[in-house]
Amino acid sequence: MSFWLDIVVATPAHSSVAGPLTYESESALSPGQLVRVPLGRREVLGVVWAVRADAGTLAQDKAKTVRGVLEGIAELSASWRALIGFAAGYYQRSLGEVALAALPPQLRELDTLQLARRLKRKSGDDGQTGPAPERPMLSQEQEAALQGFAGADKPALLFGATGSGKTEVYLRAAEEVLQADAQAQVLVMVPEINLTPQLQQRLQDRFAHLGAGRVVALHSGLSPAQRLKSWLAAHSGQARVVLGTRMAVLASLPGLRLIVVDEEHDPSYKQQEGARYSARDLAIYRARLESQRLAAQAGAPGAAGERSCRVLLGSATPSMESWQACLSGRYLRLDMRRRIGAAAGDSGPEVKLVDMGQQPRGAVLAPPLLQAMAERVGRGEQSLIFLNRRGYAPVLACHDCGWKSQCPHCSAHRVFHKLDRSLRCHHCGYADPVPRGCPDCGNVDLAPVGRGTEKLEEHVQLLLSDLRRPDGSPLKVGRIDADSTRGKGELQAQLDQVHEGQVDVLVGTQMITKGHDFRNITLVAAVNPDGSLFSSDFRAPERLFALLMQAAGRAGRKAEQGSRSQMWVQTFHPRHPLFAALQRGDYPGFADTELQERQAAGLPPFGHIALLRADARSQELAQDFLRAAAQAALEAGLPGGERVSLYPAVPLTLQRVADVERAQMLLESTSRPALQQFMAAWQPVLTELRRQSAFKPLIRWALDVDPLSI
DNA sequence: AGCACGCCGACT
DNA sequence: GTCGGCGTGCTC
Repeated sequence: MSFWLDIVVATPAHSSVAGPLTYESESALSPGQLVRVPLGRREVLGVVWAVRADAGTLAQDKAKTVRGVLEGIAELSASWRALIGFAAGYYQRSLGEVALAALPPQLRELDTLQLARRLKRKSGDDGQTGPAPERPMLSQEQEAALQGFAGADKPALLFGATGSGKTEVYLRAAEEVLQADAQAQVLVMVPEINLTPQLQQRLQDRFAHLGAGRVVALHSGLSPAQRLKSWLAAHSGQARVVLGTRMAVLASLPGLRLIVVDEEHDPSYKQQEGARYSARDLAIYRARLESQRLAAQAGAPGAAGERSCRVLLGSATPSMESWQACLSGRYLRLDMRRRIGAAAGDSGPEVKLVDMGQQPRGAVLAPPLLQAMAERVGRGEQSLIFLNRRGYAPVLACHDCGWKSQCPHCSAHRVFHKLDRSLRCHHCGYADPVPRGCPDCGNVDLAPVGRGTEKLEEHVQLLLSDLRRPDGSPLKVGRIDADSTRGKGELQAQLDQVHEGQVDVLVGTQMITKGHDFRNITLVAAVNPDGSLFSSDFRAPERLFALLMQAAGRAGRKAEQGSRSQMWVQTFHPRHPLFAALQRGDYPGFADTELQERQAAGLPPFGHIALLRADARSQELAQDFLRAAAQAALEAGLPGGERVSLYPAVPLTLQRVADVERAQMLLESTSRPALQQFMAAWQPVLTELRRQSAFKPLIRWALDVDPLSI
């Protein structure tokens, strides 16, 4: 007796073998089991997707036999498979790609024997529980938010200012869920790994009483062995709390009852290659799936309606998508506007706009700002200067002949790094020493144009060099960016220096605006944020607002300092509505204006968009492919096509990276289902088109559903 | 995506 | 004569 199975394996994104493959098995297996199967000349990991009656259209003798089962790992649940199926369909990727990407990489390498050995080495769960942890008192706002969340039956958005205590609300919500049900699991997502150490510690402390190994981390920074261990703990239900980055949304969590998405507006939740999913959006979908399953389990509808999976999004500057969902009533909004311990009416740092048109020409830092910084130094307080551009100068130029430090492989300039006297491309990494003279005309006077954090650091050092700290020692300027923190642990070491008060003025990129809680900083300045004011990227204003808000949040988190902290913004457009809203601390006002513009332009969250992207050695070929794709869609009369607009093929803003020419075509529709239907039908047409000899040299193509920028 | 096979140039 | 360059094609 043999059985036929549909098994999902890591098939490539665009090929004729995108779906599950049919295998034969000696024993009865069930959906969700992990197996090892032959594929070509290799043996690969697969997930049993369905049991079938026969080999179907496949000639029986072509089916190969399942080589082994990964014993000791429970089946992946139906709702996990449903989630993977949805993600693959929605983001237009193969099932295999999404399913296998959701499993720890080591699972692919280990054979059944090695895995059995690994599983035997069970982690040290002694089953011991401890006393309940100590918890801080809740503010009135926190209390109200928790009550609101408990009473709602839809996703909630915690709209909370920096320092208002969002984390404590997450912790309490998690506590409640974990207490109510001994099998319950909570997933807490954060945008980046460098934010996790503090939060992980807090989670561990709070849930230490549940026993060892109950809180695990899941992100790409873990070693393969650690990642496997965390994943298995989550899958077995042993881990009750999983703290992770976007990849964690696809982890197997059989007891999932709560998903927290911290800083839900953060762009890192959108995967930028491979399966380009949004972890925030999948979290919403996943919670709905789990709730449906729980409701079905409970039997009669309404009988045990208490059992569901909830989502709690949190942000001080929510995404337009989530904000609009609150306005339309799809999500519940929970407001926490006040910093913990702050007096009524204290809305955080005072925002000061500096009109750079009124300052001395060419001034990097406006005199009043310098004056304010000097005062802080005198009082022993710290300042933070934010500039989103690392290196010394973004361009090196020859004023005689017009030569510029163009990257030979990208349509971008190479950045001048003075510390190691190099020219470096921030896109492809191409670097070499600064030439002695102009490569074109020999002029030895090459001039840096514009400024980055290195130059700003030098500049601040020079301008404030006469200043002394209260104890008479000289002033110290620090710099934190991707260059100064290359080595492991360097970021933490530098942050520690700031915390210990060894640095008076800290210069840095957006790295320093995220999460770190600097107690003694009472002044934050954004030196040159104008760039994104008139950007062609429709999400640029939203991002700038979030970035400046976040930066402002670094100032005076200590409540008693909040009232005398300042956020300085240097701009040539002081009357821009974005800055006015920032000054009022008025996110809702900003969002209203922004949403009106989006609606008028048919952009998300009102219209739905996707991109067809193509990479080739020549821009012409990339665009030709896109145009042929549009033409083929038109000729085939694809379903949904009448409700989808296709825009002309255009080069990306950054047209060439590492000698690869990039082009894209925008798809837009007022109907999400129509857009979905259209793309699904287009997929095989595109695969076919790619096989034509004219498009053989194409490097790759991909669909990006719900892209962050266009 | 891997991983073959396959058909042309410089080495022991 | 072979080692190896990466073009082409297949994977139940």
